[in-house]
Amino acid sequence: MTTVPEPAARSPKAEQTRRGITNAAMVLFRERGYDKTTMRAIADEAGVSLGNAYYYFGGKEHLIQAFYDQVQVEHAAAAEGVLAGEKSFAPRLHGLLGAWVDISAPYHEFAGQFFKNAAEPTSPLSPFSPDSAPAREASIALFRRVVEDSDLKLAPALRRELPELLWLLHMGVVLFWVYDASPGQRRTRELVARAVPLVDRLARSTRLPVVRGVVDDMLELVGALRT
Amino acid sequence: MTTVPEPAARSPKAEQTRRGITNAAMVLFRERGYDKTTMRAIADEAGVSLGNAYYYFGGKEHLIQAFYDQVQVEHAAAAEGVLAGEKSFAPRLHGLLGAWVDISAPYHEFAGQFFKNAAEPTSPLSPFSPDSAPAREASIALFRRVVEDSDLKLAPALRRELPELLWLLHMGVVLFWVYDASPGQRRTRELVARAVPLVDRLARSTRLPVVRGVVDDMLELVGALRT
DNA sequence: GTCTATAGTGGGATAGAC
DNA sequence: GTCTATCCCACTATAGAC
Repeated sequence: MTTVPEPAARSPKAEQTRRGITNAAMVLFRERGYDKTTMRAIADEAGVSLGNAYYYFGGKEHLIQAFYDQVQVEHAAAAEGVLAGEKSFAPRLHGLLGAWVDISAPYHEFAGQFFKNAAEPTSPLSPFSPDSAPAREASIALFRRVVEDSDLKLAPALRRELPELLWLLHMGVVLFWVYDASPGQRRTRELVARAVPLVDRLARSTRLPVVRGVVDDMLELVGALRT
Repeated sequence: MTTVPEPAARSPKAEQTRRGITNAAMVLFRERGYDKTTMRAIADEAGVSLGNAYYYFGGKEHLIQAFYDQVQVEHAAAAEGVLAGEKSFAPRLHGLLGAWVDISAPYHEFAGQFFKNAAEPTSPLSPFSPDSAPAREASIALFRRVVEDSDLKLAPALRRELPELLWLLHMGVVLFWVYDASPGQRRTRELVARAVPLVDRLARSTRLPVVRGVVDDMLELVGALRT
């Protein structure tokens, strides 16, 4: 759910115009939803011509980037607070996943409207797309910090893969969140609250011989699929 | 990826018109892909007016139903062959999941184009939507047969939930498949080939105390989320 | 390089006559 | 149930002002 920022604008004036357009888009998206916000209305709200809006943004969906960027920046900031004091793995993971749900809550209603754009495999907005690589790496880095500075003792092979696996878990939570119609996304919070101890338990039991076989299989699986 | 058929038409004439439109849509979707097929072209190909096409189908995405129905019927038929002779759990599961990949292979390229419509939470095409309930149940029933007539010995609680969990696994495979750009969906087949023994191993190890704790947590999780 | 104004195309969706 | 006519809007094109 995160992507690359647009290339830096040349002049400060251009930067201001660009900001005006993204701001207008964010306001209108929240006011009327994605589908009912027209490019004309965005241009009007920003006080620029329609053509100018298209000069800065290739299309309507490019404006979704602004939302992604905002969420990602807030998530990274929130991560600081969470990861600074806590050393136990479970609370660290719960803090990071929960922070995302908190941050994204205001956008839940209209996020579903443009989720389909990100879902299209060929879309640059897909979290798996090359365009999203930098933001994806940044997000994975947060999960790497969750693992590395925690009290978890793991086999090196698993320790290497775990951050990416946790990011995949995060994507799963996002998917669930999009479909979650419960008030305040209660069910997503419950999912997080229950999934974290489960992951913690699984991760800690990897030293047992029985479990280790399963874990090795899983690592082989993800390794094979990455090729 | 499956949904409910449209309500039965009244007259035979209407039924014929409807068929003509769905046929035209299927032909053009495969020829040019979903996005490049216009409703006008579909109406032309079917020999009806644009307005008439909309009289029968609420929108372009409603025509995707025809594709879903086709795949589901083929999958159910293929399941017969797979489940008839085999009694071991792993080959049964592998057979069912593999059959879906085989059947869907011809549609892979253009399936990605309209996947986004199914991904939208409010869409009736979503596999989790109420509209999809009958087809979803039919699909889960296939996985129930995979479990019930197999050699698996399981705790009753798990045995009750496993079919739905396997259907979720199936949805995961579908999701992976949509994003899989490898030739012949090689990676999806590899995912299936490696995930099945893993699931088999996990299911069979549920008698061990360590694993049982994890399984109980998982069952509690899905139970809590269903509410 | 930044921006406006205007005109136009294409295609999804609808209204209303028959 | 079927058509024709129309609307709406994303998006493009262009010509030119600063």
